[in-house]
Amino acid sequence: MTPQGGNDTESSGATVTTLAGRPEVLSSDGRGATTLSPKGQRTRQRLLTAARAVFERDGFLDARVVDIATEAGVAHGSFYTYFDSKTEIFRSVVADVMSLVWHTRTSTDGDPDLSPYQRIERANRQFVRVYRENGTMLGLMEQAMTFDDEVRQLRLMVRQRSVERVRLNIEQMQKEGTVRGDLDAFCASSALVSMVSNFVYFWLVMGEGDYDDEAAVHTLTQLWASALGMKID
Amino acid sequence: MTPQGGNDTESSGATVTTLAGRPEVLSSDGRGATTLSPKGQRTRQRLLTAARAVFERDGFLDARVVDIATEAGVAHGSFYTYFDSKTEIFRSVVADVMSLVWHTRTSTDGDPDLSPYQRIERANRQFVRVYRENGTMLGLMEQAMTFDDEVRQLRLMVRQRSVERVRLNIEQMQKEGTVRGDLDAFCASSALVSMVSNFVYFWLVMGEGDYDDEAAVHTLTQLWASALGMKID
DNA sequence: TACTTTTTCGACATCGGTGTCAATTTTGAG
DNA sequence: CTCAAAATTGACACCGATGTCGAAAAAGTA
Repeated sequence: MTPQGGNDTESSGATVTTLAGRPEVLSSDGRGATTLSPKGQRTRQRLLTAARAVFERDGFLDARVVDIATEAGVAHGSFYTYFDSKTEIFRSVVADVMSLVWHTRTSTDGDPDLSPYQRIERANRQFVRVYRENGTMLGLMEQAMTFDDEVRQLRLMVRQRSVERVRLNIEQMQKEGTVRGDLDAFCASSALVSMVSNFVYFWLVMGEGDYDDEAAVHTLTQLWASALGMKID
Repeated sequence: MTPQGGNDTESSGATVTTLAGRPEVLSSDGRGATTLSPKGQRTRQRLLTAARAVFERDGFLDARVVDIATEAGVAHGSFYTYFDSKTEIFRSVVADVMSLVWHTRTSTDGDPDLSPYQRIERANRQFVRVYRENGTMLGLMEQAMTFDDEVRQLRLMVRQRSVERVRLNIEQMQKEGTVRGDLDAFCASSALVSMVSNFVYFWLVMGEGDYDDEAAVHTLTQLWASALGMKID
């Protein structure tokens, strides 16, 4: 709902976070300037809810506008009063999920006095939790990214944010001597973000492996910390 | 062309490799029992070549049977003499690419007396090279995996092989004491395979970052080795 | 050459999802 | 209550890709 376009789906051990908003990429309040009465708002919301259900059930490609409308209890013609196309409503749904995820992420972002290792662990745990709850939609985002330019932009932005955050963190630790200095921080942060996000994707969306949440988080965190040459608590 | 269905697209530092074939998943020689004269063979091959070009140019979804036929210089009706659908020819193309990749991978697989670190480095280097040459098709495979069951099965099998190989290698190193014993070898191997393959995917297919090949390989290898607590040469 | 088999062709029918629109109903303000 | 704006409806036209099919051409065989 918020104009805030991105989130921090990717895991990260970083703490230095700029919550400063980015330019609005996705708006969930469609229909350019048309007024939209209370009733209209409700109908629009019903369509969004229905759309998410249909997308999660059928996937983006097999989802039909007709099904979304039916699921929302309106004639399929009404759909076009609120959205221009299937793609548009999909982007809105994604934006809403992202906004939720982002909120979840940042709401617990205040970094207490945890050790670097613990911060990474917490970030990974949170990532797994969010993926458990929104895995289907996040998976759909991966799907849509491969053929929809706008979704791809969003996806890349989300990833970029995560990588950036991790990078800053790594660089800071390098200054502190907590992490080896001879390491391309940017490349390394990309790789580590890939490690976590893609592992969880195959695990929770593609059904590879059958781990206990805590065990997986633990292993991921260990690998992450070791890779950076950090001391493990 | 070989019935060998999979490959080892994913990176791996493992050496213990079973080349034993898996049950045939994809066959590139379509058309059930129909004979197929020399001329037919040629036309079929032309269609395959054209298909790869069109897929790489337009992506799987936007590619049209008509375009493939035109590109191959045949009437679009002729297409159906050799393939049942766009999906079927796509699977054939993927199978061919995979077979090529697999061949490349295994042909240089004889492990000389390289150190564990060097073996990992070489595997990563090879992975990057192969991805540079076949990135578009490998990216398309990622795309198709998200909505085609058969492609997904193939993709998962490919990944599974890589993970398996890495896992065996990790376990062996754990016995030798080269790698920390307190580590879920399966989980870790999945994560490391994700690290490399997803990083390279974002790098070479999605255009994230702008690395020098050797630099990227070096960083990846360092992270990999460090993550496992290996000594670095 | 005569005949069969295989290949090629391209017009055509089909099909299902998309998006439009004019008519109708509902809402809400005066 | 009255009227204008907003919302709803569902039939309909559109579109483009898919897949079919009968006929014609080419290749193979004797």
